Amino acid sequence: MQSKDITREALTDRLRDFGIGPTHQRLEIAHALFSRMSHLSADQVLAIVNQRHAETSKATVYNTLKLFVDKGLVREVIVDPAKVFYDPNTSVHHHFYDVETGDITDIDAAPITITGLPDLPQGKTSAGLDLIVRIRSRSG
Amino acid sequence: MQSKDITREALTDRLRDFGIGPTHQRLEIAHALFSRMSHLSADQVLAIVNQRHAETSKATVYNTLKLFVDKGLVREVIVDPAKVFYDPNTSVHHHFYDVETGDITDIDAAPITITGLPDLPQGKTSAGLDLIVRIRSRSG
DNA sequence: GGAGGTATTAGACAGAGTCCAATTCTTATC
DNA sequence: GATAAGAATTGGACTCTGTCTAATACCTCC
Repeated sequence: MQSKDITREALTDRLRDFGIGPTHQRLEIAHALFSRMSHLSADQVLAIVNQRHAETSKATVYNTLKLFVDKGLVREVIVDPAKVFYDPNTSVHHHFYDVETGDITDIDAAPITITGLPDLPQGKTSAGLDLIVRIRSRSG
Repeated sequence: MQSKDITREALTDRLRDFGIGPTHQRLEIAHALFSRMSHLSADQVLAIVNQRHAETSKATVYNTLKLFVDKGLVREVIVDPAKVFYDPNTSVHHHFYDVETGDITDIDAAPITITGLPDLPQGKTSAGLDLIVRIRSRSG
């Protein structure tokens, strides 16, 4: 799962495309997310980034993840009552969430059709649509 | 909005129906939710229940809300990264979530059709489907 | 190489939620 | 109505996620 080896150069370009100055720490954090392409929480990112030598502080991880979300580079996934996950896949898609293990799995949005949604309330605009299928083991 | 005046007797019966021993504190907490029929966080419930005289501890509010969820009397709504909301409406429905104000509004599920969802992963069973439409003010 | 802006940092802090051991309530039984 | 056993409640300490702040480090451009 860790085979998607993204070069620093590609990541640097990617950050620049999104209007983010590519610093050392930001590249580390982006690399943690984009080399795995999986859903990570802030503390997981913090642990990954500091695996070899401590080089990035907690505050920077939080600042940077928030910046990435604001700039549209990654997406927040709010399914776990205890913490936020960050998803490097920003294409339209949904999620399975295993309430027992905490696993998050993507669901491709392409084949899914949702009809009958009401109009948005007056003066409001959409900020995203989340569809979460909560699952658990059949026997458990 | 606070007109739905539920008698203590009706609430007591309701708790019993769900296999919950009706204690004083549990009735207070159930009353907070069912007389308002709105989405409340644990700390809101705590504040409401102790408005007149302090009578219910934080631990009890958390214990009781968890018990209510386990027994199916109320439902958790996970939309806010900071805290869980509790919803006394357990019929199938979805939510608007205003990311600016934190307001949660129900969406009736009856007119909504969702097609094209993939099969559940092997050995898993559904524990609920959440559809959340995030909204914000158009000008903001 | 210096000035000014941006990024990073440690550590204190805040808020939601959990845990625990001690106490108080319920309730069933007599 | 008294009592014993189990269930519920409690204060308070604790954990964990996330925020804030003021100081420091780092670019970058002149």
